[in-house]
Amino acid sequence: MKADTLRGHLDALLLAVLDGRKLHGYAIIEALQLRSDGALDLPTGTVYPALRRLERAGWLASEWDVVSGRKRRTYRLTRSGEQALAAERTEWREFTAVIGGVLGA
Amino acid sequence: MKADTLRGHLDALLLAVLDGRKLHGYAIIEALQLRSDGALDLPTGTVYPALRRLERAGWLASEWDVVSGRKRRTYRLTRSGEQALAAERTEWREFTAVIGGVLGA
DNA sequence: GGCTACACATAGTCTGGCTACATGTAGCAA
DNA sequence: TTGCTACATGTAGCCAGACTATGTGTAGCC
Repeated sequence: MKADTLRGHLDALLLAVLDGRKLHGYAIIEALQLRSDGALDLPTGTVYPALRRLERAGWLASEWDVVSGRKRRTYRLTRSGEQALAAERTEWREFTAVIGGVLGA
Repeated sequence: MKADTLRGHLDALLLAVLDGRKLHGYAIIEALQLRSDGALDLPTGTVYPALRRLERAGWLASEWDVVSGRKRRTYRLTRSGEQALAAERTEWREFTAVIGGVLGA
């Protein structure tokens, strides 16, 4: 996939992958790979700052836990994060309708 | 529509709107507004440089003409522009499948 | 002892659409 | 004749945001 196409959709992806479950950063990257059949291979330098940003925005909450000696910061959606996800999904539908409408014509 | 979502899709829009017809810059902006029901209102500072860039890439060709005293630079797709458009459409389908797959799950 | 996978983090870069501005014609209204 | 709006093209500079490169450290295998 071409670079930059992701612009503006990263938040939606991160929120979506945390919908209904708690994951830590590394697992989020793996989950996105899995769900996209390998198409999405986000670098850590993209994901970790984004997660911090979403937490600052109040859409995610995190807590540290230790699994077999390794520290993990586990993220989950907050209530307003769920609302944000719903909004992102709506925006995604609108976006694809608009662009797809122009491209498909 | 949120800013930056357009990133990486502008070329596809411009190529698509010129598919099968010749238009000048201003008319391209209007055509995109029309086709998107007003959702796409691209500033001239976005469109004109992009058109020049696509022409440098060999995907568009332009010529000046004068209509009622006003100069217009009219663009049309080149052969390789048509191929580029086809490639952009394929990429768009892949892109929406990937992101939509993650969001929809 | 070295390698790979796991796990987090940040500083700095770079792309590319956007803002703001500049220039000019045509036509209408006050 | 002055001003306004629509038409029409263009550039310089900004800035958001994803990416590159780099750093740190643990666990476990060979």
